[in-house]
Amino acid sequence: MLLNEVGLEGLTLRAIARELDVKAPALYWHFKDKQALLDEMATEMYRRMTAGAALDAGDTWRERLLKANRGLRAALLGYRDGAKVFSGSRFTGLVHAEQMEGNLRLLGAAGLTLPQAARALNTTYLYTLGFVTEEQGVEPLPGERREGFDLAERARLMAGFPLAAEAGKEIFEDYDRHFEEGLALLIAGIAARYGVD
Amino acid sequence: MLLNEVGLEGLTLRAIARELDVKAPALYWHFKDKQALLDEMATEMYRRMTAGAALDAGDTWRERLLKANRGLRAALLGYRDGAKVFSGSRFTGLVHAEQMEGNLRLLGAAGLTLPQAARALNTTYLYTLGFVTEEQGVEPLPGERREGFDLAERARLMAGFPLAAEAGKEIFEDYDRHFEEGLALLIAGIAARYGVD
DNA sequence: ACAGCGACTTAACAGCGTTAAGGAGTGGCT
DNA sequence: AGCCACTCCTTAACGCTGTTAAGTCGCTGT
Repeated sequence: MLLNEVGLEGLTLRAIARELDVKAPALYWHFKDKQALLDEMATEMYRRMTAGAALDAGDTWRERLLKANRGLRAALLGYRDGAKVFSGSRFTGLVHAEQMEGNLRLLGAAGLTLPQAARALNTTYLYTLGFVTEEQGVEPLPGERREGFDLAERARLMAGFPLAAEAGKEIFEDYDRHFEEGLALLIAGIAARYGVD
Repeated sequence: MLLNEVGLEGLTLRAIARELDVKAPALYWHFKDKQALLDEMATEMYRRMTAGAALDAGDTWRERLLKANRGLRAALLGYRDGAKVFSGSRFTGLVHAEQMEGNLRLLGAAGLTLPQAARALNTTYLYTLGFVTEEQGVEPLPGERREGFDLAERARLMAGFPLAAEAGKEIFEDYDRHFEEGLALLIAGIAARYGVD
């Protein structure tokens, strides 16, 4: 996809049009403006994400929250600036309503009230979005690090703040593990506060 | 502040320069490029936030996490697009290292290991940032709602998905309460998973 | 008196999202 | 057959953006 080559900043209407063998103003026949195009792009990303992994109705609520948020993160990481595209756009249509309905039903069957289920889903969703946004600020695509981001130099500058310096590796490295840990915290909190499991 | 009048999108170099009674290229004497200027602006926002509320060394770890994240949210809500400015920028200097050091020390004294304390702080931070980003997507400034966002219409469209429709009010209304609830979930998870108080 | 430097100006550039006006092709109606 | 209507696209242009180049003014130190 073009987004992965040029990033959100380079994703201009003229570049998109060139990709489609068309001139830029032709896009306005199909979309009201650029934001509408980005909304559609985010929706399509979401569609591919849910199509990739059908959900198991036999999941426990823990499994479902883990799967949904791991899947979301993986999908976002699949595109450069994926998280920014997502959080800057609103889905068109009802694609996401279907998955949400299923998740709410499953969490409800597990003993959560509807407000609790909604809060659990929304809170994990916002955490994941925030996490990947920061992650992609440092690693636009998995493996390639953004320039000017040197962990050793950061530690040297922070010599006067030893704990904060040491904490750097807990924040700017090993994103996979740290994402899991944060998600586990949230799930533990849901279990404890809502008395499920 | 100019940001509150025009939003991030309208925050052009020419507008900033006009505010300072100067022409746009003069800004390049003080900043390498626009991003450097935004970095400085985010740092200044952070400075004002921490200056506003000095932290109490006698806090429990729960109080500290609550205060820090409530304060962050309040600060972000104080500026239109505050969350986007924050998550798109990196702090200059060591302003934020000092507060981080204090928070890590307090959480350590409460019984958390350094990696646990770092994870607890970072996870709540990312949640708050994600939360306010979405919140400001719907309510740019407290009280004023973005156009085209009608909760009743959303419910009508989602008639086929009753749970998801009903969950709308758990997601798009009463942000204060829902922020608190999500934060409480995280704190409960930290207590449960890390075995503190 | 004059050089040097900091802080600014004017002028210009390529590129952006977007609008206006019009043209080529297709299908159906009379 | 002729013509209208419609879809989808083009070319041209607009005002705006971040940014660079080159030149100008006034202060400071020698």
